[in-house]
Amino acid sequence: MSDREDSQVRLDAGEAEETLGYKLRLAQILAFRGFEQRLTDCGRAPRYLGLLSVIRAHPGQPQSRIAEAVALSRSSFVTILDQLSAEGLIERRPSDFDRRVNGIWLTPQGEALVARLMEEAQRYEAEMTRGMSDEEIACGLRVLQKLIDNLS
Amino acid sequence: MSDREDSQVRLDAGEAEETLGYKLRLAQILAFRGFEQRLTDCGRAPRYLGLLSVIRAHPGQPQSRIAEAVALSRSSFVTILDQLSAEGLIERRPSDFDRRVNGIWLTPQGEALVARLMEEAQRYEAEMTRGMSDEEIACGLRVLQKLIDNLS
DNA sequence: CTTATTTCAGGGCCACTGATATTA
DNA sequence: CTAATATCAGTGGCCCTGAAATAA
Repeated sequence: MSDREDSQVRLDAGEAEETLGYKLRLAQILAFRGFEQRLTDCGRAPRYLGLLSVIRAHPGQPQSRIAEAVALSRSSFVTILDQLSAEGLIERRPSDFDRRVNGIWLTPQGEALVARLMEEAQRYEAEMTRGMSDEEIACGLRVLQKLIDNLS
Repeated sequence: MSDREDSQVRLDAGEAEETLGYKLRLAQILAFRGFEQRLTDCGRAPRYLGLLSVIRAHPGQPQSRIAEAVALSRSSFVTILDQLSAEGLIERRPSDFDRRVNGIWLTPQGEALVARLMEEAQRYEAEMTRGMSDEEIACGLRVLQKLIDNLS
């Protein structure tokens, strides 16, 4: 029975099953979806938590640099900042040194929400990595970082 | 100078930098984008290579099972199959056993294109993993698989 | 004048929800 | 009658390209 095609487990991807590309995509879709689904009452912050975390770590940086950090085009980024701004999480402040640029800052509300969501994220991370050793997790992080470096 | 904020490197994500969730997303976006950009003349196949690889490994399975394997809803899947079918890569054949279900098969053209793209994917994979040991890559695959299992 | 930053207009793609037809 | 499979209609989100405005 164990080789019946109609068993319960997810169908594998054959040859692609051994590639990082395939697993990367599937893992990311599942991870992102699961995280958002448990936080339906927080507006757009869960979706853009990574971005908000960049802003938090580098307050006052120009839009373009932050967009680049999360691999978004500058123009796409405008709309996203409009939304986050409308929700009171971030604000644009014109730079004193170069009047073309807007520095991006978290508002106090943004700071508070990001802090709370980062705690959620740590809990979620613990669920995702259930059954993995610390070495394994560290290795996973290292591999992903090297992928990012090689692809940048 | 090395601690200036306006250096050339990608801004880090602060606290989120240590999470699999953040790196997973960034790596996946970069990987997917890069792969598609080098294959602009192959229609939708590069985007759906993972899916096509599932079909290839499990010819004749019903739509719903394949959709599930790549974490898509059944109804979203209809449109995608319409497109792949219009490009002559797959075909639906009614099942002999259950007239509700369509079995999905690669056409000969689909088979040929998927074979070619899988070679491309292996080359791309080699570029992405440049500078990593075999152990590291294997560990990355294992971590991603465990993430997928935990999130399913 | 050329370059850099942000913004805007328009469009394309993608995947979803919910309802429907068909069959088991 | 109830459940499962595929489909369809309608919707909304996301991100891009290319052009414009402002400033260095």
